Amino acid sequence: MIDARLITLRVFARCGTIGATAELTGYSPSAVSAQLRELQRVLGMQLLTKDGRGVRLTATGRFLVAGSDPLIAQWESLRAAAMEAGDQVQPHFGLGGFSTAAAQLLAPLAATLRSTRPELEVQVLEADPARCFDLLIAERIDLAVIVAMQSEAYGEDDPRFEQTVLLDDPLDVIIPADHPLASRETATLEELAAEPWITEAAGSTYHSLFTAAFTAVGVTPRIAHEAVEWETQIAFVGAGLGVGLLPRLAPLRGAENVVRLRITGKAKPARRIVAAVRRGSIASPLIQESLGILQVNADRILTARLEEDH
Amino acid sequence: MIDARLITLRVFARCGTIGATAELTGYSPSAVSAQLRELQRVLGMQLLTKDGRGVRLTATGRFLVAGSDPLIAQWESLRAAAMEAGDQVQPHFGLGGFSTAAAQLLAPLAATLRSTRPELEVQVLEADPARCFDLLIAERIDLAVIVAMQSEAYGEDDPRFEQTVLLDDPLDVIIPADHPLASRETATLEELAAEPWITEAAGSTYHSLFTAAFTAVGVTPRIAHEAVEWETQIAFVGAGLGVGLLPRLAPLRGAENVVRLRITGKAKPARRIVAAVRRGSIASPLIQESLGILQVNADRILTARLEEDH
DNA sequence: TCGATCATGCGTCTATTTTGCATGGTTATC
DNA sequence: GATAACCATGCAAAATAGACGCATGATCGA
Repeated sequence: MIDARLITLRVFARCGTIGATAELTGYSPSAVSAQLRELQRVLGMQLLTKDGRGVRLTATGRFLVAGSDPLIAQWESLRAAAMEAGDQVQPHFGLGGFSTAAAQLLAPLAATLRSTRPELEVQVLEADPARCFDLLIAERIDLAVIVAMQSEAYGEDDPRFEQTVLLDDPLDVIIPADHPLASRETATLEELAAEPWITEAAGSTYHSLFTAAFTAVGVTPRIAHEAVEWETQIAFVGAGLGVGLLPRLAPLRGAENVVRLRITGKAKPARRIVAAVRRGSIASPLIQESLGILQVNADRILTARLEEDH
Repeated sequence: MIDARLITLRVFARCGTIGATAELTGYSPSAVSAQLRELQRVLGMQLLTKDGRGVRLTATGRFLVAGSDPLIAQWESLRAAAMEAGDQVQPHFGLGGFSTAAAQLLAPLAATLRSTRPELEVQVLEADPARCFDLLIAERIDLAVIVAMQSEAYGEDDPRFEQTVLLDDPLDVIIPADHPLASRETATLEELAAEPWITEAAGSTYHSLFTAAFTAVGVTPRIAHEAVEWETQIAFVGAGLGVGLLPRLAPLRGAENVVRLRITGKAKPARRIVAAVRRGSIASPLIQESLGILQVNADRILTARLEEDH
């Protein structure tokens, strides 16, 4: 019930350009431009100012955006409380998540919701963590399952969101089948430090996982190749180009010539998978139910993993 | 920046009927009906239920309306802070007030604002106190100058508003020029208890002032006639039909055969004139400036009154 | 200097919203 | 107990607001 134009302004505060705001909100750039102009008109405030070939927020604009955080949270909280008190049914529910998280956790969630609440229109958007937060702000989605990350844009305790840990997904190492260590079941990062590593491009979503894993043990890996998708990385490893890190949740799918080893040693690298919602909305019955389903699935994964290790 | 449909719902919660809501908001009844239906659809909540020939709020609806009070206040507060921080100019400003208050305080305020802020579009609505509160909720006006009252609908410390005392306007008594007491300058209510009184209809806006004045001294007046406008009441008194109470701010305008006496005695009946704004908006520079102007005018009235009494 | 990027204005179109009237159901009045 | 008044709502038409696409102008990097 917060005016859509204020939401648009908040998205703009995130992206910085009209074009990106349009892409994220689903409007056209001229629509965003018109909305923000209209917003300034009705409020009687100058929120934007020209800056080079773009525009940027004025001090007033930044003030308004920052101050609107608790407003959004309070509305979400009110809505959640009303939903809970009145036992009402939400008409639409947007989910967001990235690759493996989406496949392993989000898809089952959507399927469950679809069967338990047939009248609910569930929409799933695959997007990387940073974009998931953007989509939450833009109110395109209501719940995101993402890899915890400390990006420059969103901290772990951002006042706009509430996050719940679902599970820690350990990173394995994958090596070519003809590698000397291929017969082993475990390896340490130190043992593999000298190998040619295959990772994502620096600055990409999961690259920080890679660096964090190695800084924890104090060695500097040699990055030989870059891949975007896990599938590509696996193929590279299969071709003998090097070794790589692969989250346990990412399946090998019987890839040729690739062996997966558990990582042992003092540092056990892992990625933390969390669910994020807009602050205040966590009390919503639909969110609560979803978090419950996610947690059940996460626990199931952990249990299966324990049995497997045993 | 709160969705207009939520504002409409809040107004409905006040009025209870679609028609009254339409009148107050300026929409047509079918528009209000459609808005509320749409609101229920997007929220996925049932807010209204049929009740006889009308509709009434469900428990969820009441919950939502009550919970939206702080939301509105917080938005107003944010807007006020942004206006103050950014030194921005509001495009529109709505004022409300009733009869003498409007004439003596609101008109000068509007005139002053018109000259100091030419680009500001000032709109003045004459309305009785209860309606002024309604208009504040409906966001048709931003500031109201009213007679303090404890109606069944709005208490003095309603969480939706903030009120500031401007001045206490004493009630005088007006009697026919040929009345035995006409040569006096003051009178007590006890002396006049037996007179035939002219007042407003029971239940009307200022009738409670009348009854409060007499209950304070413990006598029961005899109500002979009823008038709606002060002008009418004065004419009745001039015609010798009885005596009446008249606020000091209401001018006699050289009415024929009518004498005005100060009331003395243990109880000095008065009406308290206050300015009311939506909670949170009081920090707005425009509101602050307006309150200042109102206070200056009120003090000027009080000073002139002191000199006159001297 | 050229090309790329970005915001914005304008004309057009679409979608939403409002209106006015008619209808159905409910209460009050005589 | 019949009639009138009242209230909400559905429907079609009208008005309004909003979005889109394209073109323009401005700016930055190569």
